[in-house]
Amino acid sequence: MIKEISEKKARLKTFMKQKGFKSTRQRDIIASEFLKCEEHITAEELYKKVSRRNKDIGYTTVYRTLKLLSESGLATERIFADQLTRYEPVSDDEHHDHLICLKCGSITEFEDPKLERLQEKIASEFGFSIVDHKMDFYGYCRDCKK
Amino acid sequence: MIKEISEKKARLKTFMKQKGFKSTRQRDIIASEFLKCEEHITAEELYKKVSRRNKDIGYTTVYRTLKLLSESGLATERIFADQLTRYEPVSDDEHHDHLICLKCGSITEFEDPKLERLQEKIASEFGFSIVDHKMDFYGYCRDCKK
DNA sequence: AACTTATTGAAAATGAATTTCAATTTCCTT
DNA sequence: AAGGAAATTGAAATTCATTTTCAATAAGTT
Repeated sequence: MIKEISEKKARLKTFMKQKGFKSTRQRDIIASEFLKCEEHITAEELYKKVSRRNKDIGYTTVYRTLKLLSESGLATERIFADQLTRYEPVSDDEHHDHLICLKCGSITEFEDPKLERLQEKIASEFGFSIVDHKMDFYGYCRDCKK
Repeated sequence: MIKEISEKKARLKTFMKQKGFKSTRQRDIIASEFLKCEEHITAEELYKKVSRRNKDIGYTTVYRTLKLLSESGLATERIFADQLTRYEPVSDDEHHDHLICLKCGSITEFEDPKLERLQEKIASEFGFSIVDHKMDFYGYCRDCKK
């Protein structure tokens, strides 16, 4: 179970050592900031957060660190309907499914074991083996429905 | 039941008249070519098909006609993992679900009533009302699994 | 400390999507 | 059928996120 940020950062450090990447102040700051926020964040948004306190860190480094986090398995990239790439910290209980409100833009994650099972069943009917999946609902959330 | 291309084209004509759009030779050619191919096509791909026989039709017009078809409800835009916008003719039995092969790139559509029902059920648990949904499986198809 | 290699960040490049604009075409009115 | 307002066209330019380049800097090894 990887729950703690410090644990994730340790995992990142291990990954970097394995791959011969160097650990730097910038990467440390960016990774911390990213792992702190449990939302779907764009490179742009993370850059703004990071640069608030660290004006010397450039957008490119944030972008590259997000790629690094993805490669190390600590983040996943997702593209929603607005064409922007968002990054999300990976948790053990993986959420792949989203309710996206067309009015307020809120993204709610959910997971449903029944859905997962049904997905596997459908895929196997087509002789298809699933590596990953995306399931996004677009509509109106409880508050915006009114 | 809208099955025939001619029926769809009639629908487009009605839509255009309603909206005050003009029907042109270019739009007619592009729409015909689009409705013919029952696949997920990018603006670029459609442009190539169209310009093979009609060298005077530009990319921009193809792009704009696809937007028009989307607005009129005859096409839907979809973005898959490769970040490209693809267009798909809308049929009555709407397919929203895809099996995307990571090796050969083939896109297989499917529909499952059980899945649809489960989706509605899950959404309602969150007080969410669905307008549209995307369900994409990424993995390996029967042929590429080997 | 010296050295090899990776990293940084500004700027440039890329590439798809979108807009601009002058020339052309459509289609409504007479 | 001709005139004229308004939409359309297509090449080129623009936008905007993403990605690459490159010279300067920093990390980590010996």
